Amino acid sequence: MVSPRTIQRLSVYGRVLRELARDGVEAVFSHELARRSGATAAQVRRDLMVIGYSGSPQHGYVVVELLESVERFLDPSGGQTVALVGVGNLGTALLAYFRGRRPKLRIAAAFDRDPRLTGRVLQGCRVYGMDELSKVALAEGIDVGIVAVPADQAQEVADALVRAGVRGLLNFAPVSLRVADGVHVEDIDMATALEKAAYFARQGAMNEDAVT
Amino acid sequence: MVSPRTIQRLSVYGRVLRELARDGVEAVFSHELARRSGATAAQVRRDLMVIGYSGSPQHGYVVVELLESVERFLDPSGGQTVALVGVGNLGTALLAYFRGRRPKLRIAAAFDRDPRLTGRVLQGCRVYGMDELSKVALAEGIDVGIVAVPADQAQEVADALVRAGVRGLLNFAPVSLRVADGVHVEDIDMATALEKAAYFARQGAMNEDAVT
DNA sequence: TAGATTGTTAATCGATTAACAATC
DNA sequence: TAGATTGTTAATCGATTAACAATC
Repeated sequence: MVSPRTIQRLSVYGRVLRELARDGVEAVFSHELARRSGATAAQVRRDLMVIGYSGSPQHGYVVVELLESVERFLDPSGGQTVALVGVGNLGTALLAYFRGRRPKLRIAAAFDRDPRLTGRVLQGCRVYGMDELSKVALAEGIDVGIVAVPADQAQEVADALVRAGVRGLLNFAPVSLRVADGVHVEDIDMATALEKAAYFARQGAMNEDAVT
Repeated sequence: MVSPRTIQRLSVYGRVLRELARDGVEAVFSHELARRSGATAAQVRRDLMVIGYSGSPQHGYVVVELLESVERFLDPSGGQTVALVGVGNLGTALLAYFRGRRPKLRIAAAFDRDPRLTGRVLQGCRVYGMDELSKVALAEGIDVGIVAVPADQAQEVADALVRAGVRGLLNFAPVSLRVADGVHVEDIDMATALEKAAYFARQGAMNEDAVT
């Protein structure tokens, strides 16, 4: 089993490698990939060892080949689809943010309990009522859910998503979700992140990047 | 120096304690605070030891007193103000999200390079042009900045914020920002977080919450 | 070759967990 | 008291860093 931190870094390497490939860069050394990823060269070497990709001391790593290896490791063979629940300010921003970003990991459907939103198409994504969740999740083969509702609705939304077969959650609500074993929750707590930034702003020193 | 993880957990304890206080709960035991915070009871006990607050084996921790201790530790004496740069979909959602949430840590000004936005007031927050950043930052006493611009503008925005005196950044752009020593960067990489959730959704097991 | 970089193991570091006497 | 919980130290765990022979 590969550690969550390695998975996270691999995801970032993927993003950087896509940028390098787009710019026509053929090869990178570990220190350059590290610099652009916010990692260390030693971490890059160890992580790439884990996914079984080899570079050469002379040229480093071949960008397109390494990118292929990273994506083969991280991405599903056939692509994964995501459901967004909560089409408020944040939800709409997320639809715009993720739109077209990764074809193999796209938001296939949005859900909201507000009947004025259901049936509409926002950022190219159709909005359904909460009662359609199971049906649409099955039809679209959804296995990841984004929780973008207020804190007091987050747990019931998470429960509904898990019932609909979702096994990975990206949670923006400031609550600790209780989920069954085997369901992964990735929390993005923006209020806490801001408070951390504020705390360390006062402390001055200690310039460390967050883990997510 | 207190570790970043402890700071993060203290921030979450603060949120939970505010909820408990609102609900009229007088005291909590470490395991209950842990459960609602996504931490362990041992972590709670160690963290509270760090900030120097004591409970009693009979009643646990007195909610309002503990909350006061946590806030005294985390919050600035006089309050801190935040600048938001980038008033697109995400920036607007952030203004709504943080509006009125923490009076002592409020977004005091927003900035955007789009002249159609400058001068407007969104979510109770005035939008300025980028050229006004230094002036407004000084006037408002801003020491934290939120970077909510596209990746290709993030570094220059970060540079401008640091030049304006900011010492803590909350960065939503998927790039590794280079900043001077003493400037803290807190990254929120939503694309990577979603990719992690998707990866672990496939792996099934390993139900761990993210660190932020 | 000479020299920088790689793959890989060992050493270090820090955080979490376990444990337990002290407390009410 | 009896029993659960606290404050605090020691043991465990895992990740990062350092190191270095092998490579091109």
